[in-house]
Amino acid sequence: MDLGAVTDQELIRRKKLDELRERGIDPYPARAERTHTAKQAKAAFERGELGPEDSVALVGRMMTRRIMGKASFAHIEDGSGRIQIYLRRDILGDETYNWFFKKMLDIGDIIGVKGPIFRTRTGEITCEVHEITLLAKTLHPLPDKWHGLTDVETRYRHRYVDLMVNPEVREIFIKRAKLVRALREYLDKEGFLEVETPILQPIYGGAAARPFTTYHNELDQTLYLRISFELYLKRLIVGGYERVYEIGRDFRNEGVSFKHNPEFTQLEFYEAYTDYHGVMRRAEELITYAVEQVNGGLQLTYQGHEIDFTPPWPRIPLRDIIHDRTGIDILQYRDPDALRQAIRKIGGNPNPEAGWGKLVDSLLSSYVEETLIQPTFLVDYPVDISPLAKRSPDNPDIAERFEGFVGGMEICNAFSELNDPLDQLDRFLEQRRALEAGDEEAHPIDEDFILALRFGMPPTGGFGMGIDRLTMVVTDKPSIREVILFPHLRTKGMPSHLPELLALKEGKPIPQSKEEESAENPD
RNA sequence: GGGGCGCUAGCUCAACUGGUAGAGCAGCGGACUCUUAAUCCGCGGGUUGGGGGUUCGAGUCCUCCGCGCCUCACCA
Repeated sequence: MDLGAVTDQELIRRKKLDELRERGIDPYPARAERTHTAKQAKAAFERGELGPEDSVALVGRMMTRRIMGKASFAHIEDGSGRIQIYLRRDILGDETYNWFFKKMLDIGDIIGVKGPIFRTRTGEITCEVHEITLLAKTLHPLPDKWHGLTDVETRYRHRYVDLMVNPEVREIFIKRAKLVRALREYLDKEGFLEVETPILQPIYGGAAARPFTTYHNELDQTLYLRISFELYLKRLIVGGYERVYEIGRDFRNEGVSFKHNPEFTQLEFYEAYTDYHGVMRRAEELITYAVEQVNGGLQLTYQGHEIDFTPPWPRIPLRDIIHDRTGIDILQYRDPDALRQAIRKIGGNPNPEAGWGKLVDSLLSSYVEETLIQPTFLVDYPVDISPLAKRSPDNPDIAERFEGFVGGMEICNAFSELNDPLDQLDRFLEQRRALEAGDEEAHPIDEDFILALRFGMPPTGGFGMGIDRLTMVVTDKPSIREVILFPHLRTKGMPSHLPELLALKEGKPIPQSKEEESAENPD
């Protein structure tokens, strides 16, 4: 669907602009008068604070209109909601009512009205309009007042229209903001310092992902968009802050899916003098606090599943859950080829390049992840896919790491942070070998990070969580794109409507739309 | 990247095995002073995502391309 095309309806509205200006009316004035929001006006009236002699000034977008000859009703909508307005010719006069309101205004126009509040016979609180002004003229018609806008592609590409006509979509992002605020509240209350670390990084790291690459002209330097905050936040722990967190954007140059967007919002916190068990307890507290604040309780429905966030959440060793779901005991197959053989035996198709840890991880994502509906921690991960996590004292091949799952999705990842600089060096060297062997998601060596560890980092627990995914759960949305205001979509091949727009500007007939590459996206 | 599904008026959707592209809302003209998916009468509006092909005839069949959704692969 192509919302950008210019139509005959728009030309009609375009002509109204000229007519308004000819009569000395500015269709885009700079100022508006307002005494109440729609919600405030209704509340004040219900409290009896507004009598028939009191006038309010309201603003908003006209969403519906019912003209019945010499009287009309309409709804205007502002950021607080809708309110009905009532217009009469014998109050407004012939020119204002018949010409201005009925002929010049359209659904979608942003207007201001003044007048007293009353209740109609059917009980709706309504503003009786004594003055009406145009605040911004709409050229493009609004989508269907009843069905709204449903085409997902159009909704994401032109989110403003989606927000305008689909109030439940506005609600999603209000909830998202509440969620982020609650996470901050919890961490601030617990003495965590909110910090900001570089998005443009000369060396990326902290996650297994391919980065976006960019370039600084003046410095003649290649830079990467961060794939995590981890290595910078741990430097701050070395520096002496004991509790730090950051909420911000990560960028991973990977495929997109219902749970992956190329840029996504991450929360990471690091806490000195705790380990992954301590982080698990804190994760429970943090997430339950946030869910409670947004949702008003710890039970919610996600895609038909009743989910209960009441702690404590089960802690299940990764080895056990994989054994339970697949019959494979990963510790019985320490050799990658042996594990591959076992995976084939249960009908899987293992990656021939993958090492032991990656095979274990693919078992997790293929057979376990989608079954973890209730909040669950899986603990103790392979060291070779956890290059920044501390080894278990009981088993040097296992890292003190956990991931949290809910609604069949991984939402967080945490570990006892590796603070042994020489072990860290080994892990980086191992990553470099993988990188050189063609693993595009392996880390480069960050020598300055090693230097930081050489100065000594206290025992530390670290945590990372995808805020988009948690938002999906609390808003009951099946796709990450529903909880990102402007999700990434391909723009190549989108048509340009400049010729039509120029005709519209001149008030001339609209030429036929032709497929043309957008000028901003040569390629 | 593979496979499947989709793209029809500004919006929401119809159109059987190929046979004149329709409806509701929105818009335009008219009636109507408490309506709320207002109602009633009338009218305009389409390169059926784009190109090519088969056919007397294509929204419908074939093919290439674009975009999206789902799915598999990939992916901390």
